Amino acid sequence: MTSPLLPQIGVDPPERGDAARNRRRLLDAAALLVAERGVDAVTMDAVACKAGVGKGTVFRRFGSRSGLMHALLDHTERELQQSFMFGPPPLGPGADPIDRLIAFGHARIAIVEVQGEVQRAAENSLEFRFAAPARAVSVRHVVSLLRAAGVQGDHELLACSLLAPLEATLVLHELRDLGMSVERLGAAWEDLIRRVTRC
Amino acid sequence: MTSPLLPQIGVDPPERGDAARNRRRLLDAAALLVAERGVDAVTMDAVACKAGVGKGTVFRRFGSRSGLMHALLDHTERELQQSFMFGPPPLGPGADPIDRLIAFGHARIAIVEVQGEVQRAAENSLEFRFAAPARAVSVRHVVSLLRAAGVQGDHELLACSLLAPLEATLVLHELRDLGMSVERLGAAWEDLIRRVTRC
DNA sequence: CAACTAAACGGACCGCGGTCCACTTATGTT
DNA sequence: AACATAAGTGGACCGCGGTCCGTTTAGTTG
Repeated sequence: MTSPLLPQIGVDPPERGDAARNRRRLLDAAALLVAERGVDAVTMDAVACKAGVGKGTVFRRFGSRSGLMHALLDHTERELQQSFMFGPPPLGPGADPIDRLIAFGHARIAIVEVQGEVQRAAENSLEFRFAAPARAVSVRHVVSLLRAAGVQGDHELLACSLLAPLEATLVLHELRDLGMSVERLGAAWEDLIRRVTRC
Repeated sequence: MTSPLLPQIGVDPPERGDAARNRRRLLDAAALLVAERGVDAVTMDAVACKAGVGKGTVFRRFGSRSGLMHALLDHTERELQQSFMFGPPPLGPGADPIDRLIAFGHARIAIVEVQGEVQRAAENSLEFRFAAPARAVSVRHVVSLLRAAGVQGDHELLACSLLAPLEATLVLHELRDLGMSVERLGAAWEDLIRRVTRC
């Protein structure tokens, strides 16, 4: 016995070498396609072809197109999580919870401005729109900030309601179709938070 | 000259007799399919076949699957509009604007409970999710109620942000996946409105 | 090194949304 | 009644997301 063989609950065995290699190839190919031809050009066939693998492999790795998009966003998402969990104020711990909430919204809006198209593509599927682990983290974060700010009430649902106007699809619509500026969206977010947390 | 031939801006000529007949057939067929086999069974082919017309006709009439779903919701949507524009309080004019806002949210949530699946299918397309006339009416309504309630700030964006948590896809998720009750959602909505309109 | 097995692979296949265009028909005019 | 034409029609066709399953291969065991 070389290892203690503890149950390792929740930790599944690492994927095989070729699988990991193909995952990288696929992510690179997808990112390249987004960069040079836009998100609409990221079809599963195109990605598979560009990565030099079969279509089935793409689905085996990512489950669906939304899953692939989600994986593409994973890096940014983790960065944001790091920032609001361990980074400097006002996003990270140490600042007033209300200021942290405001900073959180600003950060999200800024990300939409850069990666909105991919985020929208990722939101197209139900399981990744609400059931994604990343979303759960955001909800918990907002809940804890609301609590820390002394807000009374149904924190869980209030958090969902506050997160809703930050959805990429809506923000993108406000930016592109309605011609609103990032500053205006940020100001409206701050106003919303101040109203909700007031008293 | 039998008619004054005024420009009639914004009023396009009525559709031909056979076209109107087929529109009805298609809507009936779609509604029937929803009722007996669920919204997923409402494929464009199935609807066309059940209505006894070609597939092209369905797209000519409704533009897309989302458009068809939207048309299916049109009746309910108009009813709601009538209610909050001309109906009795608290939804209609006469009541306190804050109470009207609260009633509006309750009404929307109740509709999701009944027609949520179809609404979700209708929300899948961009042009019908935000650019739909029905949505514009809702936004204007909320804006005017906010104004009437004496709320200061960016009414347009605040209205969008308040409407966001009422989106069918999210409400459906909260009801079905998270197991929340309609009452809880209604209470959270009321709480949100009171917070936002306070001071 | 040979044998074995679970994992990964790939591409044919399917169904659906959406487009296109040659053909048909309703409707108003002379 | 014959005509003109704009509107409507239908179904072949396309591309994409997603599934399936026979084949290949990486990693392990003796």
